[in-house]
Amino acid sequence: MSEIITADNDRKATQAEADKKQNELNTLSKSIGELFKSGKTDEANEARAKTSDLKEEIRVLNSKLSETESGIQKLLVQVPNLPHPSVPEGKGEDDNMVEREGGEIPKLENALPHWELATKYDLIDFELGTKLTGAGFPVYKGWGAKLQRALINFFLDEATNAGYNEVLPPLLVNEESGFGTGQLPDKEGQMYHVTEDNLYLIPTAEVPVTNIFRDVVLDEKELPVKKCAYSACFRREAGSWGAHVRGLNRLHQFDKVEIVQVAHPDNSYDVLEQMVAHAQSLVEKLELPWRILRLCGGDLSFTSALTFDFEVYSAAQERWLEVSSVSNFETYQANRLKLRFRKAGEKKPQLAHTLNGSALALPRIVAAILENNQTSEGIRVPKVLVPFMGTEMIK
RNA sequence: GGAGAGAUGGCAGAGUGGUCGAAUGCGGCGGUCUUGAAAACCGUUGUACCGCGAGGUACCGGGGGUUCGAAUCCCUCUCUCUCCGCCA
Repeated sequence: MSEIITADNDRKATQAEADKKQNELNTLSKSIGELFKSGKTDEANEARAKTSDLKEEIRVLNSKLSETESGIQKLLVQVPNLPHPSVPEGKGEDDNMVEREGGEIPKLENALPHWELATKYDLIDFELGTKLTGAGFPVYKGWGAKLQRALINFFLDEATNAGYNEVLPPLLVNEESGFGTGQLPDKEGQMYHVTEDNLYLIPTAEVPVTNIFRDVVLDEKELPVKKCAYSACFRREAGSWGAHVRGLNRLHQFDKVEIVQVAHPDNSYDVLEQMVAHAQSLVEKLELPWRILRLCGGDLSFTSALTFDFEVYSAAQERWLEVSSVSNFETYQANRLKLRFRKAGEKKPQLAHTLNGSALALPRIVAAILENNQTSEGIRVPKVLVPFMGTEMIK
Protein backbone atom coordinates (compact mmCIF):
# COMPACT_ATOMS: atom_id res chain seq x y z
CA MET A 1 0.00 0.00 0.00
CA SER A 2 2.67 2.51 1.04
CA GLU A 3 4.61 1.39 -1.99
CA ILE A 4 1.76 2.57 -4.16
CA ILE A 5 1.50 5.91 -2.40
CA THR A 6 5.22 6.56 -2.77
CA ALA A 7 5.05 5.65 -6.42
CA ASP A 8 2.10 7.95 -6.90
CA ASN A 9 3.88 10.90 -5.32
CA ASP A 10 6.78 10.16 -7.57
CA ARG A 11 4.42 10.17 -10.50
CA LYS A 12 2.99 13.57 -9.54
CA ALA A 13 6.41 15.18 -9.22
CA THR A 14 7.57 13.78 -12.53
CA GLN A 15 4.43 14.89 -14.27
CA ALA A 16 4.67 18.42 -12.88
CA GLU A 17 8.21 18.68 -14.17
CA ALA A 18 7.37 17.21 -17.55
CA ASP A 19 4.38 19.53 -17.89
CA LYS A 20 6.57 22.53 -17.14
CA LYS A 21 9.15 21.59 -19.75
CA GLN A 22 6.46 20.83 -22.26
CA ASN A 23 5.01 24.25 -21.62
CA GLU A 24 8.39 25.84 -22.31
CA LEU A 25 8.67 23.93 -25.54
CA ASN A 26 5.15 24.82 -26.61
CA THR A 27 5.76 28.48 -25.94
CA LEU A 28 9.04 28.38 -27.79
CA SER A 29 7.49 26.64 -30.79
CA LYS A 30 4.82 29.24 -30.96
CA SER A 31 7.34 32.06 -30.94
CA ILE A 32 9.35 30.36 -33.67
CA GLY A 33 6.29 30.38 -35.84
CA GLU A 34 5.80 34.08 -35.25
CA LEU A 35 9.46 34.87 -35.87
CA PHE A 36 9.36 33.07 -39.20
CA LYS A 37 6.23 34.90 -40.15
CA SER A 38 7.72 38.29 -39.40
CA GLY A 39 10.82 37.37 -41.36
CA LYS A 40 13.26 37.18 -38.43
CA THR A 41 14.79 33.98 -39.70
CA ASP A 42 18.02 34.26 -37.74
CA GLU A 43 16.28 34.57 -34.39
CA ALA A 44 13.99 31.75 -35.33
CA ASN A 45 16.85 29.43 -36.15
CA GLU A 46 18.52 30.37 -32.89
CA ALA A 47 15.39 29.42 -30.97
CA ARG A 48 15.14 26.22 -32.94
CA ALA A 49 18.53 25.14 -31.72
CA LYS A 50 17.33 25.46 -28.13
CA THR A 51 14.45 23.07 -28.63
CA SER A 52 16.49 19.95 -29.06
CA ASP A 53 17.76 20.03 -25.47
CA LEU A 54 14.28 20.57 -24.17
CA LYS A 55 12.95 17.75 -26.27
CA GLU A 56 15.51 15.37 -24.88
CA GLU A 57 14.66 16.37 -21.30
CA ILE A 58 10.97 15.88 -21.98
CA ARG A 59 11.60 12.53 -23.56
CA VAL A 60 13.46 11.33 -20.48
CA LEU A 61 10.84 12.67 -18.10
CA ASN A 62 8.00 11.15 -20.07
CA SER A 63 9.55 7.75 -20.25
CA LYS A 64 10.12 7.92 -16.50
CA LEU A 65 6.51 8.97 -16.08
CA SER A 66 5.05 6.13 -18.08
CA GLU A 67 7.33 3.72 -16.29
CA THR A 68 6.09 4.93 -12.91
CA GLU A 69 2.51 4.85 -14.12
CA SER A 70 2.64 1.32 -15.42
CA GLY A 71 4.35 0.32 -12.19
CA ILE A 72 1.47 1.80 -10.22
CA GLN A 73 -1.02 0.12 -12.50
CA LYS A 74 0.65 -3.22 -11.98
CA LEU A 75 0.45 -2.80 -8.23
CA LEU A 76 -3.13 -1.55 -8.26
CA VAL A 77 -4.40 -4.40 -10.37
CA GLN A 78 -3.09 -6.81 -7.78
CA VAL A 79 -5.03 -5.20 -4.95
CA PRO A 80 -8.15 -7.20 -4.19
CA ASN A 81 -11.40 -5.62 -3.09
CA LEU A 82 -11.77 -4.57 0.51
CA PRO A 83 -14.03 -6.99 2.41
CA HIS A 84 -17.20 -5.60 3.99
CA PRO A 85 -16.99 -5.27 7.82
CA SER A 86 -19.50 -8.11 8.23
CA VAL A 87 -17.22 -10.59 6.45
CA PRO A 88 -16.09 -13.20 8.97
CA GLU A 89 -12.39 -13.85 9.34
CA GLY A 90 -11.10 -17.12 8.01
CA LYS A 91 -8.79 -18.89 5.64
CA GLY A 92 -11.02 -21.10 3.54
CA GLU A 93 -14.35 -22.75 3.06
CA ASP A 94 -14.39 -24.30 6.53
CA ASP A 95 -14.57 -20.84 8.04
CA ASN A 96 -17.65 -19.72 6.13
CA MET A 97 -20.61 -18.84 8.32
CA VAL A 98 -23.98 -20.50 7.84
CA GLU A 99 -26.35 -17.57 7.55
CA ARG A 100 -29.65 -19.46 7.47
CA GLU A 101 -31.08 -22.68 6.09
CA GLY A 102 -34.36 -24.23 5.07
CA GLY A 103 -36.08 -27.13 3.40
CA GLU A 104 -36.03 -30.72 4.43
CA ILE A 105 -33.36 -33.29 3.77
CA PRO A 106 -35.16 -36.39 2.48
CA LYS A 107 -34.48 -39.77 4.07
CA LEU A 108 -33.66 -42.16 1.29
CA GLU A 109 -32.77 -45.80 1.23
CA ASN A 110 -30.50 -47.32 -1.37
CA ALA A 111 -30.30 -43.89 -2.98
CA LEU A 112 -28.46 -43.69 -6.28
CA PRO A 113 -26.12 -40.82 -7.07
CA HIS A 114 -27.28 -38.64 -9.93
CA TRP A 115 -24.75 -40.02 -12.41
CA GLU A 116 -26.32 -43.44 -12.03
CA LEU A 117 -29.83 -42.00 -12.24
CA ALA A 118 -28.78 -40.13 -15.35
CA THR A 119 -27.83 -43.39 -16.99
CA LYS A 120 -30.81 -45.31 -15.64
CA TYR A 121 -33.32 -42.86 -17.16
CA ASP A 122 -31.05 -41.94 -20.12
CA LEU A 123 -30.96 -38.28 -19.16
CA ILE A 124 -27.30 -37.40 -19.44
CA ASP A 125 -24.56 -39.11 -21.44
CA PHE A 126 -21.16 -38.31 -19.99
CA GLU A 127 -19.26 -40.76 -22.18
CA LEU A 128 -20.76 -39.30 -25.34
CA GLY A 129 -19.67 -35.85 -24.25
CA THR A 130 -16.18 -37.18 -23.75
CA LYS A 131 -16.24 -38.60 -27.26
CA LEU A 132 -17.44 -35.35 -28.78
CA THR A 133 -15.38 -32.92 -26.77
CA GLY A 134 -13.82 -34.21 -23.59
CA ALA A 135 -14.49 -34.71 -19.91
CA GLY A 136 -16.78 -32.12 -18.39
CA PHE A 137 -18.91 -31.61 -21.48
CA PRO A 138 -21.97 -33.80 -20.93
CA VAL A 139 -24.66 -34.46 -23.51
CA TYR A 140 -28.19 -34.05 -22.16
CA LYS A 141 -30.76 -36.31 -23.72
CA GLY A 142 -34.52 -36.69 -23.74
CA TRP A 143 -36.07 -35.68 -20.43
CA GLY A 144 -32.63 -34.61 -19.30
CA ALA A 145 -32.41 -32.09 -22.12
CA LYS A 146 -35.94 -30.94 -21.49
CA LEU A 147 -35.21 -30.50 -17.81
CA GLN A 148 -32.42 -28.09 -18.74
CA ARG A 149 -34.80 -26.09 -20.87
CA ALA A 150 -37.45 -26.16 -18.16
CA LEU A 151 -35.07 -24.83 -15.53
CA ILE A 152 -33.75 -22.10 -17.81
CA ASN A 153 -37.27 -20.94 -18.62
CA PHE A 154 -38.37 -21.16 -15.00
CA PHE A 155 -35.40 -19.14 -13.79
CA LEU A 156 -35.78 -16.51 -16.49
CA ASP A 157 -39.51 -16.16 -15.86
CA GLU A 158 -38.90 -15.75 -12.15
CA ALA A 159 -36.25 -13.12 -12.79
CA THR A 160 -38.30 -11.11 -15.24
CA ASN A 161 -41.25 -11.27 -12.86
CA ALA A 162 -38.95 -9.80 -10.24
CA GLY A 163 -38.23 -6.86 -12.52
CA TYR A 164 -35.05 -8.00 -14.22
CA ASN A 165 -34.71 -7.09 -17.86
CA GLU A 166 -33.69 -10.09 -19.92
CA VAL A 167 -30.71 -10.04 -22.26
CA LEU A 168 -29.13 -12.78 -24.34
CA PRO A 169 -25.43 -11.90 -24.48
CA PRO A 170 -22.55 -13.07 -26.67
CA LEU A 171 -20.69 -16.10 -25.33
CA LEU A 172 -17.31 -14.70 -26.34
CA VAL A 173 -15.91 -11.45 -25.10
CA ASN A 174 -12.86 -9.36 -25.85
CA GLU A 175 -9.98 -8.53 -23.56
CA GLU A 176 -11.44 -5.22 -22.36
CA SER A 177 -14.55 -6.96 -21.12
CA GLY A 178 -12.51 -9.59 -19.32
CA PHE A 179 -10.62 -6.85 -17.60
CA GLY A 180 -13.72 -4.82 -16.79
CA THR A 181 -15.26 -7.40 -14.52
CA GLY A 182 -11.94 -8.48 -13.06
CA GLN A 183 -11.45 -11.91 -14.69
CA LEU A 184 -8.34 -10.51 -16.27
CA PRO A 185 -5.61 -10.55 -15.27
CA ASP A 186 -6.54 -12.45 -12.10
CA LYS A 187 -8.23 -15.50 -13.60
CA GLU A 188 -6.55 -15.60 -16.97
CA GLY A 189 -5.99 -19.36 -16.85
CA GLN A 190 -9.60 -20.14 -15.93
CA MET A 191 -11.07 -18.90 -19.19
CA TYR A 192 -10.92 -20.57 -22.57
CA HIS A 193 -8.95 -18.28 -24.81
CA VAL A 194 -9.45 -18.19 -28.57
CA THR A 195 -6.01 -16.91 -29.43
CA GLU A 196 -6.66 -16.61 -33.16
CA ASP A 197 -9.10 -13.77 -32.51
CA ASN A 198 -8.03 -12.93 -28.98
CA LEU A 199 -11.47 -13.62 -27.56
CA TYR A 200 -12.45 -15.37 -24.35
CA LEU A 201 -15.32 -17.78 -23.76
CA ILE A 202 -17.35 -16.37 -20.93
CA PRO A 203 -17.07 -18.12 -17.56
CA THR A 204 -20.37 -16.49 -16.59
CA ALA A 205 -22.91 -14.12 -18.14
CA GLU A 206 -21.75 -11.62 -15.54
CA VAL A 207 -18.93 -10.68 -17.89
CA PRO A 208 -20.87 -9.57 -20.98
CA VAL A 209 -23.86 -8.29 -19.00
CA THR A 210 -21.87 -6.14 -16.59
CA ASN A 211 -19.74 -4.87 -19.45
CA ILE A 212 -22.87 -3.46 -21.05
CA PHE A 213 -22.18 -0.65 -18.61
CA ARG A 214 -18.52 -0.18 -19.42
CA ASP A 215 -17.79 3.53 -20.08
CA VAL A 216 -21.34 4.46 -19.24
CA VAL A 217 -22.59 7.38 -17.18
CA LEU A 218 -26.10 6.73 -15.90
CA ASP A 219 -28.62 9.15 -14.53
CA GLU A 220 -29.14 8.80 -10.80
CA LYS A 221 -32.83 8.19 -11.34
CA GLU A 222 -32.11 5.22 -13.60
CA LEU A 223 -30.71 3.27 -10.64
CA PRO A 224 -31.00 0.48 -9.87
CA VAL A 225 -30.63 -1.18 -13.28
CA LYS A 226 -31.66 -4.84 -13.20
CA LYS A 227 -30.61 -7.31 -15.87
CA CYS A 228 -30.91 -11.06 -16.13
CA ALA A 229 -29.42 -13.39 -18.68
CA TYR A 230 -29.24 -17.03 -19.54
CA SER A 231 -25.96 -18.24 -20.94
CA ALA A 232 -23.80 -21.25 -21.28
CA CYS A 233 -20.67 -20.84 -19.15
CA PHE A 234 -17.22 -22.17 -19.90
CA ARG A 235 -14.55 -22.83 -17.33
CA ARG A 236 -11.24 -24.54 -17.75
CA GLU A 237 -11.15 -25.46 -14.06
CA ALA A 238 -7.44 -25.96 -14.44
CA GLY A 239 -6.01 -27.90 -11.58
CA SER A 240 -9.28 -28.43 -9.75
CA TRP A 241 -10.07 -31.96 -10.84
CA GLY A 242 -9.97 -34.75 -8.36
CA ALA A 243 -12.36 -36.26 -5.85
CA HIS A 244 -15.91 -34.89 -5.66
CA VAL A 245 -16.08 -33.96 -9.29
CA ARG A 246 -18.03 -36.89 -10.63
CA GLY A 247 -21.09 -36.43 -12.74
CA LEU A 248 -22.48 -32.91 -12.73
CA ASN A 249 -20.51 -31.72 -9.74
CA ARG A 250 -17.97 -29.85 -11.83
CA LEU A 251 -18.16 -29.19 -15.55
CA HIS A 252 -16.29 -27.27 -18.22
CA GLN A 253 -19.53 -26.16 -19.80
CA PHE A 254 -22.75 -25.55 -17.94
CA ASP A 255 -25.88 -23.43 -18.09
CA LYS A 256 -26.75 -20.64 -15.76
CA VAL A 257 -29.17 -17.78 -15.33
CA GLU A 258 -27.47 -14.73 -13.91
CA ILE A 259 -28.92 -11.63 -12.31
CA VAL A 260 -26.99 -8.36 -12.36
CA GLN A 261 -27.75 -5.01 -10.79
CA VAL A 262 -26.15 -1.61 -11.00
CA ALA A 263 -27.05 0.08 -7.75
CA HIS A 264 -26.72 3.35 -5.91
CA PRO A 265 -23.88 3.16 -3.35
CA ASP A 266 -26.30 4.30 -0.64
CA ASN A 267 -28.44 1.19 -0.86
CA SER A 268 -26.38 -1.49 -2.58
CA TYR A 269 -26.51 -3.71 0.51
CA ASP A 270 -30.32 -3.61 0.47
CA VAL A 271 -30.06 -4.63 -3.16
CA LEU A 272 -27.76 -7.48 -2.17
CA GLU A 273 -30.34 -8.68 0.38
CA GLN A 274 -33.01 -8.51 -2.26
CA MET A 275 -30.93 -10.59 -4.66
CA VAL A 276 -30.21 -13.16 -1.97
CA ALA A 277 -33.94 -13.33 -1.23
CA HIS A 278 -34.60 -13.91 -4.92
CA ALA A 279 -32.17 -16.83 -5.10
CA GLN A 280 -33.65 -18.20 -1.90
CA SER A 281 -37.15 -18.11 -3.37
CA LEU A 282 -35.90 -20.25 -6.25
CA VAL A 283 -34.46 -23.07 -4.18
CA GLU A 284 -37.58 -22.97 -2.02
CA LYS A 285 -39.87 -23.25 -5.01
CA LEU A 286 -37.81 -26.17 -6.25
CA GLU A 287 -38.39 -27.82 -2.84
CA LEU A 288 -34.69 -28.36 -2.24
CA PRO A 289 -32.99 -28.31 1.15
CA TRP A 290 -30.80 -25.23 1.12
CA ARG A 291 -28.47 -23.13 3.19
CA ILE A 292 -26.82 -19.77 2.75
CA LEU A 293 -23.20 -19.16 3.64
CA ARG A 294 -21.59 -15.85 4.36
CA LEU A 295 -18.14 -16.26 2.85
CA CYS A 296 -15.16 -15.58 5.05
CA GLY A 297 -12.29 -13.35 4.01
CA GLY A 298 -10.17 -16.23 2.79
CA ASP A 299 -12.87 -17.66 0.54
CA LEU A 300 -13.95 -14.32 -0.87
CA SER A 301 -13.17 -13.74 -4.52
CA PHE A 302 -10.65 -11.15 -5.60
CA THR A 303 -13.30 -8.70 -6.70
CA SER A 304 -16.04 -9.05 -4.09
CA ALA A 305 -16.73 -7.08 -0.92
CA LEU A 306 -19.39 -9.44 0.41
CA THR A 307 -20.56 -12.77 -0.98
CA PHE A 308 -23.32 -15.17 -0.02
CA ASP A 309 -23.11 -18.69 -1.38
CA PHE A 310 -26.14 -20.89 -1.79
CA GLU A 311 -25.89 -24.62 -1.36
CA VAL A 312 -28.43 -27.34 -1.87
CA TYR A 313 -28.24 -30.75 -0.28
CA SER A 314 -27.77 -33.68 -2.57
CA ALA A 315 -29.19 -36.60 -0.68
CA ALA A 316 -27.46 -39.54 -2.31
CA GLN A 317 -24.01 -38.00 -2.30
CA GLU A 318 -24.83 -36.72 1.17
CA ARG A 319 -23.15 -33.42 0.58
CA TRP A 320 -23.89 -29.77 0.04
CA LEU A 321 -23.43 -28.43 -3.49
CA GLU A 322 -22.89 -24.79 -4.33
CA VAL A 323 -25.50 -23.52 -6.75
CA SER A 324 -25.28 -19.79 -6.45
CA SER A 325 -22.99 -17.02 -5.40
CA VAL A 326 -24.41 -13.55 -4.81
CA SER A 327 -21.95 -10.69 -4.42
CA ASN A 328 -21.65 -6.98 -3.96
CA PHE A 329 -18.56 -5.65 -5.72
CA GLU A 330 -19.18 -2.10 -4.57
CA THR A 331 -17.04 0.13 -6.79
CA TYR A 332 -14.42 -2.48 -7.60
CA GLN A 333 -15.78 -3.40 -11.02
CA ALA A 334 -17.29 0.05 -11.61
CA ASN A 335 -13.85 1.56 -11.24
CA ARG A 336 -12.42 -0.70 -13.92
CA LEU A 337 -15.48 -0.34 -16.09
CA LYS A 338 -15.71 3.44 -15.64
CA LEU A 339 -19.34 2.86 -14.74
CA ARG A 340 -20.66 5.98 -13.11
CA PHE A 341 -23.86 7.85 -12.41
CA ARG A 342 -24.58 11.53 -12.17
CA LYS A 343 -26.69 13.12 -9.48
CA ALA A 344 -29.14 15.71 -10.69
CA GLY A 345 -27.44 19.09 -10.85
CA GLU A 346 -23.98 17.72 -10.14
CA LYS A 347 -21.24 17.97 -12.67
CA LYS A 348 -18.95 15.21 -11.56
CA PRO A 349 -20.25 11.66 -11.92
CA GLN A 350 -19.47 9.11 -9.22
CA LEU A 351 -18.89 5.38 -9.31
CA ALA A 352 -21.89 3.11 -9.06
CA HIS A 353 -21.98 -0.25 -7.28
CA THR A 354 -22.29 -3.50 -9.21
CA LEU A 355 -23.78 -6.73 -7.91
CA ASN A 356 -24.49 -10.09 -9.41
CA GLY A 357 -25.68 -13.51 -8.50
CA SER A 358 -26.49 -16.86 -10.00
CA ALA A 359 -30.20 -17.48 -10.17
CA LEU A 360 -29.31 -20.24 -10.59
CA ALA A 361 -26.59 -22.51 -11.98
CA LEU A 362 -28.15 -25.63 -13.43
CA PRO A 363 -26.00 -28.75 -13.09
CA ARG A 364 -25.94 -29.12 -9.32
CA ILE A 365 -29.62 -28.19 -9.12
CA VAL A 366 -30.23 -31.04 -11.53
CA ALA A 367 -28.04 -33.32 -9.42
CA ALA A 368 -30.01 -32.46 -6.30
CA ILE A 369 -33.39 -32.79 -7.97
CA LEU A 370 -32.49 -36.20 -9.40
CA GLU A 371 -31.08 -37.52 -6.16
CA ASN A 372 -33.61 -36.05 -3.74
CA ASN A 373 -36.68 -36.80 -5.81
CA GLN A 374 -35.91 -40.37 -6.80
CA THR A 375 -38.69 -42.84 -6.12
CA SER A 376 -39.33 -46.39 -7.10
CA GLU A 377 -41.67 -45.06 -9.81
CA GLY A 378 -39.18 -42.62 -11.30
CA ILE A 379 -38.04 -39.10 -10.59
CA ARG A 380 -40.63 -36.71 -9.28
CA VAL A 381 -40.63 -33.35 -11.07
CA PRO A 382 -40.88 -30.37 -8.69
CA LYS A 383 -44.35 -28.79 -8.96
CA VAL A 384 -43.12 -25.49 -10.33
CA LEU A 385 -41.41 -27.28 -13.21
CA VAL A 386 -44.36 -29.45 -14.22
CA PRO A 387 -45.83 -26.80 -16.58
CA PHE A 388 -42.44 -26.51 -18.28
CA MET A 389 -41.83 -30.27 -18.38
CA GLY A 390 -45.29 -31.45 -19.25
CA THR A 391 -44.93 -34.39 -16.89
CA GLU A 392 -44.98 -35.02 -13.17
CA MET A 393 -42.65 -37.96 -13.30
CA ILE A 394 -39.53 -38.79 -15.25
CA LYS A 395 -39.64 -42.51 -15.94
C1' G B 1 -11.79 -14.34 -47.95
C1' G B 2 -11.30 -10.11 -52.16
C1' A B 3 -11.92 -4.71 -53.40
C1' G B 4 -12.92 0.13 -51.75
C1' A B 5 -14.24 4.04 -48.14
C1' G B 6 -13.90 5.79 -43.40
C1' A B 7 -12.89 6.62 -37.74
C1' U B 8 -13.10 14.36 -35.07
C1' G B 9 -16.83 16.72 -28.83
C1' G B 10 -23.80 13.70 -26.35
C1' C B 11 -25.16 13.28 -31.83
C1' A B 12 -24.47 15.16 -36.91
C1' G B 13 -20.51 17.31 -39.37
C1' A B 14 -16.33 21.04 -41.04
C1' G B 15 -11.32 21.33 -40.65
C1' U B 16 -5.17 18.82 -45.04
C1' G B 17 1.39 21.76 -40.95
C1' G B 18 1.37 27.16 -36.59
C1' U B 19 -3.65 32.00 -34.64
C1' C B 20 -7.43 24.39 -33.47
C1' G B 21 -9.59 21.98 -27.59
C1' A B 22 -11.19 22.35 -32.50
C1' A B 23 -16.30 26.00 -37.13
C1' U B 24 -21.43 25.14 -37.76
C1' G B 25 -26.05 22.60 -36.76
C1' C B 26 -28.88 19.58 -33.37
C1' G B 27 -29.45 18.19 -28.42
C1' G B 28 -28.63 19.63 -23.00
C1' C B 29 -28.50 23.54 -19.27
C1' G B 30 -29.50 28.87 -17.72
C1' G B 31 -32.06 33.32 -19.03
C1' U B 32 -35.33 37.11 -21.81
C1' C B 33 -40.28 37.23 -23.63
C1' U B 34 -45.22 34.63 -22.02
C1' U B 35 -50.85 33.71 -17.50
C1' G B 36 -48.18 28.94 -18.75
C1' A B 37 -45.93 26.45 -22.76
C1' A B 38 -44.06 26.52 -27.73
C1' A B 39 -41.46 29.61 -31.10
C1' A B 40 -37.85 33.38 -31.27
C1' C B 41 -33.64 35.64 -29.13
C1' C B 42 -29.26 35.83 -25.63
C1' G B 43 -25.76 33.10 -22.84
C1' U B 44 -23.64 28.49 -21.60
C1' U B 45 -22.28 23.37 -22.46
C1' G B 46 -16.08 17.46 -23.26
C1' U B 47 -12.77 14.30 -20.27
C1' A B 48 -8.44 13.11 -17.39
C1' C B 49 -4.09 14.51 -14.70
C1' C B 50 -0.96 18.28 -11.90
C1' G B 51 -1.57 22.82 -8.86
C1' C B 52 -4.21 26.06 -2.62
C1' G B 53 -4.87 29.27 -6.76
C1' A B 54 -3.76 31.84 -11.16
C1' G B 55 -2.94 28.41 -14.35
C1' G B 56 -0.52 24.22 -16.80
C1' U B 57 -0.42 19.39 -19.47
C1' A B 58 -2.60 15.53 -22.30
C1' C B 59 -6.55 13.71 -25.39
C1' C B 60 -9.49 14.54 -32.87
C1' G B 61 -9.90 5.29 -33.06
C1' G B 62 -4.82 2.73 -30.61
C1' G B 63 0.57 2.66 -31.06
C1' G B 64 5.00 4.58 -33.41
C1' G B 65 7.54 8.22 -36.65
C1' U B 66 8.76 13.04 -39.43
C1' U B 67 8.92 18.39 -37.69
C1' C B 68 10.94 23.89 -33.79
C1' G B 69 5.48 22.87 -34.26
C1' A B 70 0.66 17.40 -36.23
C1' A B 71 -6.57 16.51 -35.96
C1' U B 72 -3.80 17.70 -40.56
C1' C B 73 2.18 14.29 -43.38
C1' C B 74 4.36 8.96 -43.02
C1' C B 75 4.25 3.77 -40.93
C1' U B 76 1.47 0.20 -38.28
C1' C B 77 -2.58 -2.00 -35.64
C1' U B 78 -7.73 -2.19 -34.47
C1' C B 79 -12.60 -1.26 -35.60
C1' U B 80 -16.83 0.37 -38.73
C1' C B 81 -19.34 0.88 -43.41
C1' U B 82 -20.23 -0.36 -48.86
C1' C B 83 -19.74 -3.92 -52.85
C1' C B 84 -18.34 -9.05 -54.21
C1' G B 85 -17.68 -14.17 -52.54
C1' C B 86 -19.17 -17.84 -48.90
C1' C B 87 -22.88 -19.11 -45.47
C1' A B 88 -26.65 -20.60 -40.32
